[in-house]
Amino acid sequence: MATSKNKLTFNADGRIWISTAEGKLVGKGRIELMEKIKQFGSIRQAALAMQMSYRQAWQLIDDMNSKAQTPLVISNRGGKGGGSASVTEKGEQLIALFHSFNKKFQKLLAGQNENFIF
Amino acid sequence: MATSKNKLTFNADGRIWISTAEGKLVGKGRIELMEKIKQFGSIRQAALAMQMSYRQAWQLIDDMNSKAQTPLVISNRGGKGGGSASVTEKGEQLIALFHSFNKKFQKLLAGQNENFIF
DNA sequence: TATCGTTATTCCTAAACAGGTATAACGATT
DNA sequence: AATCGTTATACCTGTTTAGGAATAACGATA
Repeated sequence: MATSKNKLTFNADGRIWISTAEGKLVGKGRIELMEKIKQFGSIRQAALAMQMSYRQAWQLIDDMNSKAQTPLVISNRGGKGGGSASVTEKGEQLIALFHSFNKKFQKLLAGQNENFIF
Repeated sequence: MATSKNKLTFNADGRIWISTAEGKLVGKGRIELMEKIKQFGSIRQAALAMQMSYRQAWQLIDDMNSKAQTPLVISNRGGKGGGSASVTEKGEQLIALFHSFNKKFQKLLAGQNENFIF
């Protein structure tokens, strides 16, 4: 077909997130951060893995937790290992919800690009 | 049903745009700007209608035109009325494409929110 | 009670951004 | 050649943002 040879100069793009009444709650980055926290049990290690400063990671979590009515990540300081962090059940639900949402969105983007032939 | 009484505390949100290899080309704001230019035939009047400075409007258009391989908005200075601006055929196509894309996206958002009951 | 690695928080600075103001350039019309 | 409203562009400055550095707080463990 002729159109398939055309170069795709434009493409559909976008970003999605989940909000509360107080604004953005979680997007791609924060979801990934939560997943790393789940993996490592540590905010610092999660930040390190994402090449992000501990300070920034902590701010993101603090913001998330204050916007959600329920803590999404909980943490303790002191004790064995110096401290720890983990993702709550609500946090896990949010992760799953975001992935489901995002999957649909990615499909929309891919499908839309088929129309972008000029 | 019981779930319908639940308060929706989280909601799906996002932004979409059309990109070129050089990055974001047009989103909601630039599309609206093009539509105002089409309506008024003037960058200044379009900016005014959007409560945006002429300077910003001009910069957005300049950026758009330089990223797209074809001008999307053309303008002339001097002459009757002091000058004028109009949207090209390619610009019109882009407007239509964005609206089509956006319509699907809004449907996705609305549908997704039905899942947001905790 | 000393150690350890982490959590929690403050402070400071450099870079990026936003946006107003001013002014030159322009060409049809008179 | 004077006028007009617009396009085009440069400059300047206050604000916001980004992110490093430093340090206190903590509690299990040895």
